[in-house]
Formats: sequence, C-alpha cells, structure tokens
Amino acid sequence: MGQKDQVKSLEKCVRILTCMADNRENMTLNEVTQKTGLKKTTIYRLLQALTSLQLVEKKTKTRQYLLGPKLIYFGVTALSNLDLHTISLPIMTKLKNETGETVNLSILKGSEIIILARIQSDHLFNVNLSVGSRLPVNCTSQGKTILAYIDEEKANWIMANLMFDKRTENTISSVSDLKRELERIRQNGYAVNNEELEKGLSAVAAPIFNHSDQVVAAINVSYSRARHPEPEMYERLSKKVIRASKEISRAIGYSG
Amino acid sequence: MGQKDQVKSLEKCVRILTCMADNRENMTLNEVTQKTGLKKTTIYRLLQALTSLQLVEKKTKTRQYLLGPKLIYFGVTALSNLDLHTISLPIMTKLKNETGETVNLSILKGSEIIILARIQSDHLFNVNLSVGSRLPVNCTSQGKTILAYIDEEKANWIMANLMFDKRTENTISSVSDLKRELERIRQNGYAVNNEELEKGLSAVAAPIFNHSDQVVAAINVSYSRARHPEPEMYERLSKKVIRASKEISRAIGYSG
DNA sequence: AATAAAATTCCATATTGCGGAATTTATTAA
DNA sequence: TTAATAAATTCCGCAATATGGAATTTTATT
Repeated sequence: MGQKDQVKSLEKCVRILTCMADNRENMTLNEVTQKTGLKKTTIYRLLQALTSLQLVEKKTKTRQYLLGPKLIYFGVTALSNLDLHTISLPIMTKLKNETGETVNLSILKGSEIIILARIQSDHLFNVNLSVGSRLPVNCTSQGKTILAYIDEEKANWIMANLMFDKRTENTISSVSDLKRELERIRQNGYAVNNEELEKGLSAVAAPIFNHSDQVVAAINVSYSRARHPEPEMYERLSKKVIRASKEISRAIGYSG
Repeated sequence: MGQKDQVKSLEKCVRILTCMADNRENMTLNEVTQKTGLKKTTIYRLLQALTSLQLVEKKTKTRQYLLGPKLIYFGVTALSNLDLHTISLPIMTKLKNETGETVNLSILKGSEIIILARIQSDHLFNVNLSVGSRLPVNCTSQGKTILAYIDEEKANWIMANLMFDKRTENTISSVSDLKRELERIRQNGYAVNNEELEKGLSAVAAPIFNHSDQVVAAINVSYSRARHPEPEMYERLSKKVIRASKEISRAIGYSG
C-alpha cells in the first residue's frame, strides 16, 4: 500500500467523474485532461475502463464522455437509502397539499444547491426544474438558507468564489448585500426569494438540521407571483415551511 | 496493461458497489465478502478507499457500509443529463394533470423495476414510493409492460428467476400465467395492474421505445380503486398513457 | 471467562498502472 | 484538395501499487 489505504487508480477515477459531474456538459478527453491535470494517456485508459463498466458513457460520434447508467443506478439507490430523503418525502407531500405549491428539498454542493426531491404543484405554470437541477446559492431561498447556517468560514469561502450573475434586477449581487441578507435570515429563521432567480418566481425556505446541529439541507415552497403578488404570502408560507423543516430535522435526529 | 484497458482495482470496486446496491440493506464486510467472492482483505482495503472518497459511507457503530453521498451527486447529475428523464418530465406532468393521478417512469433492472421519476397526485391517499424504489416485474404494470417488449430470451431468463411472491390474491404467480399476460399486453399495447401489488391499487402502463425500437422504460398512471372501482377506467386511462408514451418515445428518437 | 467470529493490520511479491513517445485519426487552414 | 495542426489512441518497459496469506486485534457469543 502506498499510504493509509489509498487506491490510486480509484482516486483518479473519482477525480475524473467529479470533474465530469461538476462540468454538467458532456466532455471530451482533452477537456477532462485540462480540467483534472492528469496525464492524457492515463485519463484515456481510465475512461475506457469506466466506460466498459458503464460508469461512463461514450458518444462515439462526438467522442464525448458523460456519466453513465450505472451511476444512475447507484445514485438513486443511495438516494432511496438516505434518511433525509425518505423522511422528507411524506412531509413534503403534506406541505404541498397544505399550500398547493411546489415543494423542493435541496442540499449544498460547492456554490450551488442541488435538488434532491421535488413535489410539483398542480398549476399549469411550473418551472422547468427537477431532481438533479442545480442553482446558484445567492439567488435561491434554499441556497441562502443553507449559507446562513453553515459555519462562517465555509460561507465566506463560498461567497468569495461566487459568480453573482444577475438573473433579475432583484438578484443579490455583492458579498456585502448577501451577508446582510444572511443576517436577516438567521433572525427570521427562514429565507425568501423575491424574484431573485426569475421574474415572477418567489419562494420561502427553511433549514434542516441534523443530530449535531448542522444544516444538511433546506426545504422550500415556490410559487408564481402572478397568482400571489401580496407580500404577506411570505410570512404565511414561512410558518408552514418552518413547521415542515422542524419536523424533518427532528425525524433525522435534531434535538435543538 | 493486463488486458484491453481493464483496471482491476476499479472493477473490484464496481463489483462491491453493485453488490451493495443490489442488496438494498446496509452490509457488513463479511456479507460483502460472501456475496462478491473477493478476498476479505482486498474488500476491506477497497472499502476503506471508497469510504475516504465518499463513494461509500461507514456506520462505525454497526460497522456497516452503505452507498455514499458522492454517488448521490453523480447519480442525480447523470439522471438530469439523461434524455429519457428530462424529456419525460413535462409529459408526465401533463399526464398527471389530465388524469389527476400519480404518474411514474421506470426502467428495468434485473427482475425489478426502478422508479426514475414520479409525479404524485394530490389525493391524500398516496403510495409510499419514490425515485429509487424497486418493485418486482410480475406485479407491476410497468414491469409487465417492459417484460412484454424486451427480447424473448431475456424475458424468459428473468421469468425463470422470478420469486413470484404473492402480494395479493391477484398477483400473477406462475410463468405460464405471466406469459399469457404478456401476450395480452402486446395485443393491447398497454398493461394493467389489477390490484396485483397491493389491494386497492391499480395502474395502467405503456412502453417507451428508443431509436432502435427497443423498450427502454415504461410510464404508468396509478390510482386507488376506492375512487375508481369501475373497470372501464383501464381503457380510459390507457388512451392517455399510450399517447404520453408515444410522445416520449418519439422525442427520444423512436420512429416506428 | 472462554470460545468463536469478524475486523483490521502487516508485509514480501507479483502485478498492475503509469506516462513518455510514437502512431493514427480528426479537424482546421490554406 | 492538400497541408498543417490538434486531438485521440496505441505501445511498452519501468516503478509503484495492489494483492492476499498470515498474524493480531477487536467484537460477539456461549
């Protein structure tokens, strides 16, 4: 063994897969080479192996690689074993029925949130998001919520590296504004998205904590401002969202 | 290189992960050893490596291993890149709105189906299933649908290895009965679940084909018999389900 | 407390993975 | 079309890595 039970080739594979996942788009060998910094020959060989094991898929026409079907299998299995997920689903369904609006459960990954579960409203107008979708932390209720409760050092690091692209006129686009917003969120116990991601779209989110008092996710209710322009909606929803978030937190071991 | 770009340690890791995914339950080192047939020391070392890379999680109290968070990340990313998934979602939503009932998208894995996407109805009564849930082929509309359209050899192999546990009095529990049912499905173009999985639960499913005319998935509408006991419901739903399945098939390249 | 079983560590050896260089294939420019 | 450039793929000897039997420690069972 080199060191402490490392498996070099596996590490490289995970580095490649992570690179591909981070990148979202299909990637060519050269792109992976540039982004990972590994030797091209090595990557080539590992990608062949990964492909034959179905962890990666290769589009022969374009010579592009993408994450493969076996990862979907592993992933959805892991997801359905995840306490957070199984516990949240019925509570999310209840929340959706109470509010009539779309409910999401998301976790933080880098400077984005990833949707792990989503219960859509029955309104025809529905945003084109789904399990696996990612959104920037600064313009989502869930992103801001998580940011407000993770440890400050990590939050600062994320904020320092944020792109802050202005999705709408309301998008928070500076670290100082965002910090002020996080302070407000901590005071209220919930976060609001006031058309900061997309015009006409609002949401209210609350944090989910684990047994050791750390945020592990956020739950939100998202709705169209066209149907509910009144600002009182935020507070009204927040009560329900917070109740749901607490229920989930407790169920996964939070005692605070 | 050993042979044609194999990476032995990676292969073993995938074998371990597959074993764990197949098993559903958390596993102990010894269990993995027995099920994979690999040497215990090797598995131990690889599990350590997998754990430190977050592909696997280790419950130190019980010394059990389970699929880790990084696999969720890879999996949901792969899922959201999957044409089948992204194309299906809006069509499933439409189908749910048309019928008012829960809509599922599933693929075949071994002798089970796995739910890849699910749009729940707003009825309070909702079955406890979610993305990643697995069900036996013989007692689900989607399982039977896929079985009816995959190549016969594979279907026979699956049927030969089926457990056929009798979930209800209606559960199909012999190969010959199942074969007769598959024939009926091929004639109708859709499959029905007549309380074969759970008393009070019915569903109607139709197959989804790809560019090379192969079934890749099935879509279904599932509902409570308490609300709709009438058998005409099957045919009524089948029209809508078939329409949706064709729409998805075409969108992913089917031309038949 | 004694026994059995499972988990973990150790280490010498064979095997595997590595990556530079060469070759082939695709892409772009002329 | 041809030439030039860039990317993908193959080759192979060497060094580093993974292997697994045996020993040790920890945990479960009697």
